[in-house]
Amino acid sequence: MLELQNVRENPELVIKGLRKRHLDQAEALVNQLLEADQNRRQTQVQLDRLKAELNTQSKNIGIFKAQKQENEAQAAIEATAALKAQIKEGEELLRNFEKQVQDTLYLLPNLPHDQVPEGKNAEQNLVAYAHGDLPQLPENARPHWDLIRDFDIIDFEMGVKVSGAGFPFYKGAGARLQRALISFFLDEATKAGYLEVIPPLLVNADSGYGTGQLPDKEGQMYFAPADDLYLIPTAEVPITNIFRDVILEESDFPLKRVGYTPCFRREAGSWGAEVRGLNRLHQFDKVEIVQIQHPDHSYQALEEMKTHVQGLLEKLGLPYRVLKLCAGDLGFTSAFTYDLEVFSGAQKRWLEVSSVSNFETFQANRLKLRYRAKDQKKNVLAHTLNGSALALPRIVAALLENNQSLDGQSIALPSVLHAYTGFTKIEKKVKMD
RNA sequence: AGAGGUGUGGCAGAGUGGUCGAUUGCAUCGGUCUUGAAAACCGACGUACCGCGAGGUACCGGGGGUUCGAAUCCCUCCACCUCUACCA
Repeated sequence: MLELQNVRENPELVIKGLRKRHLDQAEALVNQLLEADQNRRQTQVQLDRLKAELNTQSKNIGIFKAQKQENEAQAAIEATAALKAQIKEGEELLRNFEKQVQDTLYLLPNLPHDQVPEGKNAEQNLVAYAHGDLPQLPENARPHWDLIRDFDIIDFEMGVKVSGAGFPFYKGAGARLQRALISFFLDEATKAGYLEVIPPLLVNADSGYGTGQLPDKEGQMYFAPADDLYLIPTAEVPITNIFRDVILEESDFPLKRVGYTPCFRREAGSWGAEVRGLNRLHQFDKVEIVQIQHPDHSYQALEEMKTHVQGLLEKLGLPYRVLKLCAGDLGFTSAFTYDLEVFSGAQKRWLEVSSVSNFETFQANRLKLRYRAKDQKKNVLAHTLNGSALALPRIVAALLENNQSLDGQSIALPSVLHAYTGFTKIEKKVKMD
């Protein structure tokens, strides 16, 4: 959520930022917000005055009563009736204006950082860096959805039977590979100074609002109505919300957390030919890194997080590229995002496996996550960042496709995983179920 | 899940309808004293909104209500504790 004070003081900058995102009604929304804010403040001044008056009266009544001046007390009590009516009216008005402010504020996405490239949509994202040669696979190289069936390591039909489309079973070497990747990612993050946490997988609405999934993406999360809880779409939600309503000391920075969780996404309306196999799932595994940072150091932290993710991809031997998202493709809450994509050789496609973002104060504002600044009177909003390190399914897709042997009998695994899997390649075996 | 209890500022812990945003202790930060430190003493010490300012308003787990006035009374939800039941 944008800082109201900033919108009030720099409306033209805010409009400029929103325009960069190609938000159509940028100016209208900002004006609507400022008007509601103006009304709200005016109403509050009047209301506060009325309340002050009533407080004074009440105190006087107390004093009359203490002095046994019953007649005076009674008269004063009767005199408050009109005041009370006015206050009730004012409160109603104030609530309305507050809601207008709040509702409008919820509609406004974060402002893009100056360095975010111009652009309207995903096609205009900037390739900032590329690493590794694209694999030269023979014409008959198989896409991962065929490989997982041949090697019997991931079973979609079994998942359909038990849950539905997009909820696969991982089996045997496939399950083991999954577990190996999770451990590898967690260990690497721990080495980089992140504290590992295992968070809850269901969160309340306050947490959803805190990190910005609500109200923006209400329909994208699974919801358990009996208990009013949402299944997390990413570990970002529970991990960042640890710091909701927290006031830090400057010496607490940086706070670095890592967590592995399954992620649940309804992905309503986003299914098509592009999303075969592991490319898009309702439930998938992800290791997420989160940092809470001092505003002066958050962009340095963003680079550090991006570099960390690059390191993982390099150790896995996957060709990848780094995209700077253009303003139009930036997520609702983000001020700056790097997407990392790996090349999946048989599909011949780039697959997004990580998104590393700086939210600046956008989440912190909703979270009320602040720190005591030594040189300032007021407490200051911290910056929040997070990144996937990494999301598993597409990594698995790329590993399988890029490392399949020419004879189709095995799939080699990168050496960093051997200690975790206990085997160096996946081989065709006796069918198991 | 049933019965009972509890929920106050960083922590501990008063306050049960009236000048209470809240006594006090500890912690923290300034100062005095000291060669330095400790001790002692003095002072400061929650958050947010509004206001140029003096200052005002709101917040005692969340929400609602009663009242001229609520930390205090009522309703409701939530969390924690104890006992009982159940369970990985």
